[in-house]
Amino acid sequence: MNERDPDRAVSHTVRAQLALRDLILSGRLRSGERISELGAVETTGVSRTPVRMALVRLEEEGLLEAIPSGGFMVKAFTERDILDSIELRGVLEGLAARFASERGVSARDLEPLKESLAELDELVAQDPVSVEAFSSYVTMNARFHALLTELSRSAPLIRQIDRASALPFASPSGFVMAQSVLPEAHQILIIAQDHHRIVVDAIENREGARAEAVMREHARLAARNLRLALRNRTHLDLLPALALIHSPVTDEAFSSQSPRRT
Amino acid sequence: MNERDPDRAVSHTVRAQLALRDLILSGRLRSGERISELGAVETTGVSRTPVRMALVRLEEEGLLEAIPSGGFMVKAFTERDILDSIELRGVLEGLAARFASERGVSARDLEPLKESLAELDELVAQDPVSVEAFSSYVTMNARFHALLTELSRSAPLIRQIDRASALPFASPSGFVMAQSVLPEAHQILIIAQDHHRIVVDAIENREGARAEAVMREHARLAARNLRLALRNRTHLDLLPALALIHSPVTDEAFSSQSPRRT
DNA sequence: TAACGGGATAATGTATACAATGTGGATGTA
DNA sequence: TACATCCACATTGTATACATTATCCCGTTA
Repeated sequence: MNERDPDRAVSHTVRAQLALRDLILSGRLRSGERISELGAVETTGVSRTPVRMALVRLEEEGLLEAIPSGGFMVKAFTERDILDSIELRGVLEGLAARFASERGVSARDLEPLKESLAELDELVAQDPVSVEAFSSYVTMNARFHALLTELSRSAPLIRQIDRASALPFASPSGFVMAQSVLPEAHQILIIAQDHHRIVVDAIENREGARAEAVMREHARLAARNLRLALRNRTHLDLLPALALIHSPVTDEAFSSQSPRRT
Repeated sequence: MNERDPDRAVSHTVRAQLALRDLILSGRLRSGERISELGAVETTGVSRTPVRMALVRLEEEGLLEAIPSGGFMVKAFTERDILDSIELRGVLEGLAARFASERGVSARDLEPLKESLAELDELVAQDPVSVEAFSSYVTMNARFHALLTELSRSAPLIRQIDRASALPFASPSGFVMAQSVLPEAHQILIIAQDHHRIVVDAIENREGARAEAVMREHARLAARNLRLALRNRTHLDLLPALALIHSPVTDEAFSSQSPRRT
């Protein structure tokens, strides 16, 4: 009856999970800080039971860490952690591409991926890529990666890739917006799109090793650009999840505890 | 005060999780079957709250699947799922070995791994390997793999490997006991131990590609032996987790291509 | 002054009552 | 007889009260 209320659409648990995730990624809950259940009850507006459920899920998601004596704290990541997570995702996507190649993909199953590729082509063709174009690139790129993953037809692998991509900075589109402000933005898109084209071609020709290798390199391109974006610190506000980075966002912060950017 | 009671040592949540996992892996809860919370309350002896916590954790662990309308059911796996999970684990361990090689491991940090290797050597040297030896092989092999994983010094990767190994049939020692009854048992151990030796050597010499490749092959050896053990169906009781396999296992499951989904 | 201990306080872990929703069966009608 | 609808029941989602444990502060003592 009253489905116009958007809050009624999802369970309290999910609402709490979304609200807490937002709080964490926005940096309003700092790394290492203990999350009080009662505090979360106040901010989310639901009772302790769904809050606890959400906390458990966020722990599995990787954003929280269980405290031995009980409760949870916001997890801290190093820059190295983030780069490793990206490479890890690349390795898994490489495996997916190899599975797809080795096991074979019918022309009909490959069709959606090719369509996605063509869509991306149109976007990349723009010479000064507009900001709106970058925004829709995020969506289309995510779609391409999702389709590619599914072509592996391996439920365990798909599951693992989803879990690895759950961390916002490890997702295939995690840093695209940050790249958009780089002077090399267009070149990066051209190269990334070439990777996309190569992996489709490799799958079509059942070249497993090639498909795997190019997906790995594709992820390393993302890692490279992240480093670039971190150095040009002009638009770090495009990287919301950066609040989770514990130590050296800057070149050398090994001795300091926490970068106190509020 | 009364710490003699072993049940007091762990929380009700953990107790419920262990009990339910046991029920699932032993096959007393069949694949696809919905898990009733109240039923679980009766079998575990704790109340609904810790039971629900345990269910959520078992879902994240991969043994349960959420039902859209609410609640959980026991997940079903195909033989292909299991083989893929093993290969996936091998790919991740391969990445760990490559990281260790590329990033370098000090002689002191490599020492525990070499000790573990020597321990395994002693065991493998026995010509008729006793059943007890196989049993301790399980422990020592797990230790070797854990040490190797840690040498990657990558928290995200270690976490992901742990999660991938959580499924009992994907763990490095998941099928060792099943192999023990095979006529080729000793040969398998010799080959596996050679893999162990090679990966240590490769890490020491910073040969990343070699280290990665051998760990992948190491996992494929496990997959091969699983197929072998499934064929010699004499001692399938050594594979408790087999109850989770949804489709073939039993009847001529070994036609090369994938068993059609139900 | 520093360190140890005890107690108060606040947090998490657990149980259970209540609310809401989905499911199944039975009954009526076409 | 088949199908649809409605009601009753069972099950899950949520809130809250209670139990237990950790933590922190303060006082005492060496």
